Amino acid sequence: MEKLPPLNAIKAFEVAARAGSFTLAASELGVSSAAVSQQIRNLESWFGKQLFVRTGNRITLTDAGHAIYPQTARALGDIAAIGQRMLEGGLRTRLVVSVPFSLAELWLAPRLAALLEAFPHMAIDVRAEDDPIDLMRQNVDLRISYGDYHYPGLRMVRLVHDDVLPVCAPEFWHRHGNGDPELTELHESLFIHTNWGPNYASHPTWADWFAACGGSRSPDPSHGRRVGLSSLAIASARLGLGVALGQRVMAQADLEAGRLIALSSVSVRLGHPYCAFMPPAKADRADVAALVGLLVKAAPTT
Amino acid sequence: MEKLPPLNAIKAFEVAARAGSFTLAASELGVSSAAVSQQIRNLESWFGKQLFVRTGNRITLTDAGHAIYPQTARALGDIAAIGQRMLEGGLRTRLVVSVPFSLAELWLAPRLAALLEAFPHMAIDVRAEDDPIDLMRQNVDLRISYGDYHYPGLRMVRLVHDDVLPVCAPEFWHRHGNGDPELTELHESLFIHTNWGPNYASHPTWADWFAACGGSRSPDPSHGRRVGLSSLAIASARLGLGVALGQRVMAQADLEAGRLIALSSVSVRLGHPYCAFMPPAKADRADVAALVGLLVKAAPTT
DNA sequence: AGGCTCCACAAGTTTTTCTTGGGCAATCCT
DNA sequence: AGGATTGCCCAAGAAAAACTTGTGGAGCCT
Repeated sequence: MEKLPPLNAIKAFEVAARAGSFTLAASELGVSSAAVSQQIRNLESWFGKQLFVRTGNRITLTDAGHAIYPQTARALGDIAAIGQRMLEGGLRTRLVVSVPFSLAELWLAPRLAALLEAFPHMAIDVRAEDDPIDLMRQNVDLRISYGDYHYPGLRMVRLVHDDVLPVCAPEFWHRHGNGDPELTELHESLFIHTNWGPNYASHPTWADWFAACGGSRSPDPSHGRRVGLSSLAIASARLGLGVALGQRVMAQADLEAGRLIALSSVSVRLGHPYCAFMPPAKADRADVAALVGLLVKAAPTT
Repeated sequence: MEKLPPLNAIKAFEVAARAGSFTLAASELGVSSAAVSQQIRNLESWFGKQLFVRTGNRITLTDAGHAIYPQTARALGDIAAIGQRMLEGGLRTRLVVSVPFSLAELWLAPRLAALLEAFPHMAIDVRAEDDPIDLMRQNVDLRISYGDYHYPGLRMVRLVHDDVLPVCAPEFWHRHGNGDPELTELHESLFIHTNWGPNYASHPTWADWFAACGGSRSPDPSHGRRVGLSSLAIASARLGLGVALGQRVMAQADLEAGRLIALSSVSVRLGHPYCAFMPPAKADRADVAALVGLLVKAAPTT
């Protein structure tokens, strides 16, 4: 671990920033205001940056101070929670599910609806976050992950090996389609590209789809519309922004409802399946097992 | 904030637990092993729990020690990262828009559709990420941010001061409503709570809404359904998982389409408005200005 | 058994944290 | 404008926390 700043000074900073006053901070900390002032100066010296602007008898946070405050508060809050936990020692039975951002709305939410049908009073906590996470540290009962490699040692269940296919809004196609479902003539700017980011380097691109069709077109992402979330690609297509290579699991409901049309039956498989991971000690809990069962059923939702 | 355990002792614990040896920890910390030993005993005394089992000249973590180690490492890692960040300190014509995850699908995508109606061949890059970001380093032309304080010095335009109101699916209401739009009898487990996180401490809760109604109910989040993304709360409500305090800008389309119903006209304003931020040098670009114009128009989309 | 390693303890030393009293600047009130 | 109040700053000293040193005890290896 890298060298830590002086922790006592960090504590003083958090309270002073929250209170907007060294005197109030001193009161909360049970010390004198001069002690708080000294700690802040100590920390500013350590960072080599001003954290507060002093105006006569008032302080205001600098940009730098403002920038680090939320994380500081969070980290110290976490430590306080650790202390609290050690003094109490409780246990809960809430189901904590963690899912990539892109899957949260279009894919997981409908499956949760089915789960809560079966367990109407189940307490549930859904977190949207990207891989990798720490299931133990974050007390997560079940993590849905793209790929099967992030969490060795945990119980794994393969859920679905999704694929992508070109989708767009019916009205968009009516206006821009020109009877060309092979997309050879579509303007470059009308392709919606999903920027998967470094965690998803194996995700298919438009060039992959054209290759799968036996074509050679390779739409240039710098001339198209780019989004940083695969569910946003679906939403954009639905709104007529262009043609997206949409993931089937996310597009399914829209396809069935006619909000989106698939332009081709040719699809490209994703590089990896989606898998569910569980700490072994939790995998046989009734709620966890029930959710896994529903996730494994790859049947389309309504 | 609750009382913090002795922070220097927390630091010693983290290193000792990682190293599995007070002597190695001492070496890393640059102190004597007896100093580490004392800090650990200090912390054990504070917690009233053993953190290490001492076996002759060896130490092993207790269950309690094991349970708190991951979070401790994370919190201290976060603080170290803050320090790192403070010690550190980078042309195109593509429009790069950065937006909080929660706004991406339900709010921004429809507005982008309108923008691309006016600028059919505009190259656009939409990134979903949470505050704070570095507009300069990430080359972002326009950042939509919750609140008006993250980016002082940048050009700011206030977009919308959203509010939240109770929404749910019509069918859900038919089944669970019992003619009680004031929600005084709704089962605690049927409330959908949004966990805003520390950056959004000013966001309204169910208790705030009941207070605004002149009631005193305060649904306990630990007994309800929790989601970590406000758009996921809307999606969950739409799917009949419960009643959510949904943000009007996100729920609007669903409300108009009848997929959601508002249970009350009482709403609670968010603590802050959504604002658009631009580097001053880019604020007058035609594409940026056009998008801002559309964002300012708070008219509901289709 | 003897040697090595490493944690524990107690007493003393060093460093950090805090207090106190006075100074300075901004704000408020008359 | 002048005075009172409030709150941050500074310097010196006091108190508390953190650390060192030397010795004892226990486990492991040869």
